[in-house]
Amino acid sequence: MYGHNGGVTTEQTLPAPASATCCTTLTGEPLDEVRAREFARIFKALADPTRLRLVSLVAAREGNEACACDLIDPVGLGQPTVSHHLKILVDAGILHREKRGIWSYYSLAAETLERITAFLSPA
Amino acid sequence: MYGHNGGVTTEQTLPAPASATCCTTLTGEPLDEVRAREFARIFKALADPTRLRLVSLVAAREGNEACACDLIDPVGLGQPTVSHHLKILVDAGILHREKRGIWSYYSLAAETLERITAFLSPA
DNA sequence: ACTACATATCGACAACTGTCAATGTATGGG
DNA sequence: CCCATACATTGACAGTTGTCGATATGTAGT
Repeated sequence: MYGHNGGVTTEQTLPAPASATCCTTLTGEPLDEVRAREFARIFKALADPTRLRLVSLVAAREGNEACACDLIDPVGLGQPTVSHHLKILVDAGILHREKRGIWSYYSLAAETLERITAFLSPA
Repeated sequence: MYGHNGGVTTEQTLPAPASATCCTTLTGEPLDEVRAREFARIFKALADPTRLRLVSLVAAREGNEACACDLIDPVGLGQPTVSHHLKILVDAGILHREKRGIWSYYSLAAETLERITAFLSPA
C-alpha cells in the first residue's frame, strides 16, 4: 500500500496555470494533484529570498514597473543570476516582462497575486 | 475511545519569526534580507504539491483538525514521507501539532495564513 | 512483559536549485 | 560596419530537497 510516486518530472515552460487555479481555495474541496501542482509552482517561485526582494523592488516602483538594470545592484547578485530569477517569476505568472529597446521592463502580474490571496484568504 | 486527554502536549518548535513579519507587505518598503528570508521560509513550506494537499486535507476536516493517520492514504506516499512533510509545515508555522494518546492531530495555524494574505493582499 | 499500533527519526539516493563565469543575442550610436 | 550596452543562455558546481526502507520511540491493551 505504499504508493510510489516516483519521478514526476519535466514540465517545461507552461505559460501560466490560470484555468484550473481560478476560484480554488485552500479551505474548499481538498486539492487534487493537478491543482496542487499548479499552486505549488507559484509558491515555489515565491519561496526564495532573492525573488521576494525582486518582486518587492518592482512593487516599490512607480507604476509597479522596473527595468532589470535597476534590480541587479539592490539584490547584490550577478546579472545572470538575477536574470534567472526574473525568468522564474515570469514563468510562474508573478511578473510580466516587456522589452522596450535595449531594456526589459518587469511589472507585477496582479492577476496571479490576487489568485494566491483568494486561495489563502478564507483560512 | 479516542485519547483521554491525559497527556495532551502542544509542542511548539520555533513557531514562526512572527515579530518582523508582522505587518510587512509586498508592496510596502522593499524587503530587507532578513524579512525576505523569513517569508521565503513560509512560502517554501507551501511550495510542494504534497504539502499543499496536506494543508487542504486538514482544512477540509471538521474543526480544521486531522489525525496524521487520516492524511497518509489520501496523498499516496509513505508514512515517513508524510511525517516529514508535516514536520516542515509545523516548523514553518502553518500547522499546529497536538499529541493525544497515540495520535498526532494537526490543525491550521490561522495566524500564519493571515500574515501571508496580509503580506500579499495590497497587490 | 509482550504485542500491536501510530508516529517520528535516520541514512541513503536521485533530482532539483541557486550561484557563478563564460558566452550568446539582440539593440542602438558612431 | 564596429563597438558598447543590456539581457539572456549555457555549463558547471555545491548545496538542498523529496522519497524510500529500516529503525526507533511512544502509547495502550492483554
